[in-house]
Amino acid sequence: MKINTKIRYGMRAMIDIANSQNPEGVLQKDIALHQDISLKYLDSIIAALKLKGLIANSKGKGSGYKLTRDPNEITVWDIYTAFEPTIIVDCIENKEFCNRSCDCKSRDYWIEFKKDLIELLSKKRLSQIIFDNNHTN
Amino acid sequence: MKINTKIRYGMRAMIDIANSQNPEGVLQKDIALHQDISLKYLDSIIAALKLKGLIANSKGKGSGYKLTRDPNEITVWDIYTAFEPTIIVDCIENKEFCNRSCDCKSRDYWIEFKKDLIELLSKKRLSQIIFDNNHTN
DNA sequence: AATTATCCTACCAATGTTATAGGATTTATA
DNA sequence: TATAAATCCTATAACATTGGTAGGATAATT
Repeated sequence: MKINTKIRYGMRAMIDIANSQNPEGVLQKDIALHQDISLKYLDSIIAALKLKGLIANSKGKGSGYKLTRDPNEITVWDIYTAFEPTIIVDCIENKEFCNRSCDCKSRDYWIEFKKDLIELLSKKRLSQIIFDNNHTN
Repeated sequence: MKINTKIRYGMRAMIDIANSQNPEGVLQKDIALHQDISLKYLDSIIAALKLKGLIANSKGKGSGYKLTRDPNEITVWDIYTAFEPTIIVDCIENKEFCNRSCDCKSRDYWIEFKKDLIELLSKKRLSQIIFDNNHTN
């Protein structure tokens, strides 16, 4: 299991946008600058977050990104699924994948595990991540 | 995030061994047969479980595999780490990976997430997986 | 019209996944 | 003591995923 670069960068982009004081939003190139991510690579990150409907902007010159909802209404699972639609356990995903799936204790476990993991990711909100201060106390 | 084939096969091999009534243990080739996994590929699965100390056998002809501990003392995390030593979030693994790590809310979150996930995998025991009967009630 | 900034498509090197193949080694037993 | 059973060990390889780069098209502001 690995949390990949897109998801981690996506999280940082979301935090960056959420933290912005500017009512006009944040420019992609400024996120790239703040977060030290290549503008071109950030292209695909932003596109995914936008497609998922977590952020929005207007087009053309001067278009800053803003969150579409309150940070309290955005979970880590929301951000995660902007990049990966699900948590992958091949034998769960397609029933035909394995012909013993109708009676497989292992598969039963993975189904339960996946549910628990999604719950774990869903309970944490962007607002909590932003306001947690672990370093000053 | 993905649960890969080795981990899934490893789990099934462990269940197979745990379920065996034979006091001599289970032959690798029989696990391959029961679980429909190629004998050769199973080689590497068994090797990893053995290296981790979860199963043991004697050498040569007639050497069946047995668990080294009670199924109640074996967690999913034990099995998981036979194949992957950790859950990977690159920016956590090496501190030098990212020079903003000393003040990164995102990184703070992933550290917490990883801890929670290991806890989730650690609380489930092989005995529970074997004895859960989800299909008959 | 020029500029800013995103949007879109294609490409690519490195790595990880999922195996297969061939033979060496070890030990029980006939 | 052969011989067969069974694992142990090393190499190879096709394929998919990851983590980007590159170039230009498009849209809106000034």
